[in-house]
Amino acid sequence: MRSVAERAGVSVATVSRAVNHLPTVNRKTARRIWQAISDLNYSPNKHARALVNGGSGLLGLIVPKSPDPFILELIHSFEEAAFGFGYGVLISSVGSDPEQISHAIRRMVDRNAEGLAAMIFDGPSTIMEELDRRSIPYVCIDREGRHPRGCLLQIDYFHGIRQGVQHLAILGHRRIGFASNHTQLFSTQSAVASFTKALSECGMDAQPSWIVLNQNSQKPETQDPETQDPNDRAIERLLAGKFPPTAVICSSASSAIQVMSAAARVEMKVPEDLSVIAFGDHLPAVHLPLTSILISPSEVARAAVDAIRNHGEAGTSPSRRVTIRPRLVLRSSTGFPRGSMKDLQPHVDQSW
Amino acid sequence: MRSVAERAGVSVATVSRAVNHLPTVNRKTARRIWQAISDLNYSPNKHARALVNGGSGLLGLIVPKSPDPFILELIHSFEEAAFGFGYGVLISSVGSDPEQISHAIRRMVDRNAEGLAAMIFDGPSTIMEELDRRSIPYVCIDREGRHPRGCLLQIDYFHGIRQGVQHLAILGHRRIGFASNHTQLFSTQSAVASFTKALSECGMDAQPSWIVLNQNSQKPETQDPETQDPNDRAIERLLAGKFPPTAVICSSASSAIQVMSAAARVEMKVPEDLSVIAFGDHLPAVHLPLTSILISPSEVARAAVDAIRNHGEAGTSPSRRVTIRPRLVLRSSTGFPRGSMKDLQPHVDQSW
DNA sequence: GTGAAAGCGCTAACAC
DNA sequence: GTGTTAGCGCTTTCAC
Repeated sequence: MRSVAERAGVSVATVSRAVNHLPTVNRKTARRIWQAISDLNYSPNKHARALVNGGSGLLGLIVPKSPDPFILELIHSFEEAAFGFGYGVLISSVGSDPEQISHAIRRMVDRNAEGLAAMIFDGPSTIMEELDRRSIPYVCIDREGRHPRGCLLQIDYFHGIRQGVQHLAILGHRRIGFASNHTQLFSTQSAVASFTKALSECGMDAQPSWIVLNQNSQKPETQDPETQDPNDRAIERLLAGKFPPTAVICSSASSAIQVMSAAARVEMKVPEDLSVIAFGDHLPAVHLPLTSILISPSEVARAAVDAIRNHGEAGTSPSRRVTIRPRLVLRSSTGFPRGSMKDLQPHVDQSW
Repeated sequence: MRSVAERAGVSVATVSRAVNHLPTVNRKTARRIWQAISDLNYSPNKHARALVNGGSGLLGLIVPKSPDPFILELIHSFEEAAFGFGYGVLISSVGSDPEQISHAIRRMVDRNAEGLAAMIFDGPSTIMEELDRRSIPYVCIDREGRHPRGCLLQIDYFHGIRQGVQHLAILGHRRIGFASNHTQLFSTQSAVASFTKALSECGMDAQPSWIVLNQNSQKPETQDPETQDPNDRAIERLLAGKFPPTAVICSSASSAIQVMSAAARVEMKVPEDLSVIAFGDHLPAVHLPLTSILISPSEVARAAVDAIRNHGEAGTSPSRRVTIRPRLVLRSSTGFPRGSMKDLQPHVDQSW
């Protein structure tokens, strides 16, 4: 910086003003300074800057250690949004061990992150307390409770599930089931509650035997695909039973895959014999192609960055909760139930 | 820090020494200081530290903006390895636009990253020059050339492809094809060359008509699954021809999916009528389940972090190239060709 | 073994 | 409109 000052024949203070675009700099001087800057390929030292005016220009992003492409897109969108406001992104991916999460938070706080986004769906509730203790704006996803310094991003599961149920109802389905193999991407109880509520809205009752929940929830990465999962058997029994559902809503893409392979084993075709909707959109869903209820990663990412930015801003009193609405994307795993309007085909969304 | 010093009844200099574990600190004094530190929940300001001794404790990680779960695992492993050495990770995900990449690099250099890992497979070659210009240790993946400051991580495609070819040869396949739909995950020419070489090692000749390369390479995220891809038609024609291959090696999981759906359309069963091997391991591969040639993301990540760390170390003259060997993981998309040893089944690797 | 003081690169308050 | 100066939190000589 000093060399820039010398080269432009001014003092470092003026250089600082020019760099920060303060209006109190003479046009000609400014031009000389910028010339010197580019000549010397100078760029200001962020650390010195951070030291003097507090902020580091860094945002922390904590994501679950999970093979879900949703996370990948979230990372990308977050970084993009953060960069748009001049922030850098410090990343950390964690398992569900509370201590690990706590460490990750501490590392980011230690690096003077100006905000933290904890995009972990299934982590322990202690995160929030941890975050509240530190004085740093933060945003959490898919959590309950009231929190002084944080903003909550809530997924409107009901909205999403309802879209799925209504789509099926309109197609003519009256026997709709629900399957979940793990609680990874959202709390299963919330989804089930939404499911029964949406069902009753459409004048249907949830049949308990059509709701297949896996108790021994396993993470996909530790799940051996060759092993016969007990959940698989349960689904197979349900479909092979004498009064099977004609459609199933699944809590995740991997759950949907389970259902579809169970269907294949009992000689049911999708969507002719069984319509399947997945909540969430892992890569396989695009290829299968699976009708899904999606949470937009970029929407989540932008909301997160916005929430962090709004936190500190004087004058604004931002709502401490932001609701994200999943949307239904029609692909070709849903159709009319057997026997009704065979020749009609539902509209398939080509825009995705 | 000053308050810690006061509380411990020493000067800031001594606190600094204690924090940095310098041996010239009295045991008792040190204990008092650490006590004060934990009482006050003090942690040193990284920026001040970075300001005075140059290093920032930050590593930059640049990844392609791509929905590939490989990248996700790479990010996780990189962060883990970096954290193991006390580094924080600055992330940026970029498209293939050279300018965007150049910006990302600049941002990280501006933040005083102590090293940079550019984990982009298909980016422009200008990255290397860009990186060479800045004086910062870096590591690039899957690239050619000699570079003063950088380390190259090379994927041994030949090793991987050879394993696939040999596996097929041992099963009894003599008519082996190759398909690629895009060059995203590795340079197609290198793969094709490896393919023909491995084939001739096994005493087979590469039949040009069995090598299907898509010229109009499209990124998966922009590819509409409903559209009939010209590549799809080419594969279909190949399989429906009078002299089809009995096995196909695909340059990516998505290419393998193309091949498998083409096979389904011409009523060929996998693996009975057609064995399929994918290079790379997108999520679908685990579910299908697809025999694949894998690059271990954690191996790549660790190699990258090691390369960066070794760069500066005095006394060591680290090799400027590290070779990563893909390994073959057997799942159930490969089998004996029709008519030979029908009743035998290949061993399927359950350990994955 | 410990303290005082200089200085890392920058910004902001204050003079001119 | 621009220069001077103090100080952000830390490390590191150099005395003691």
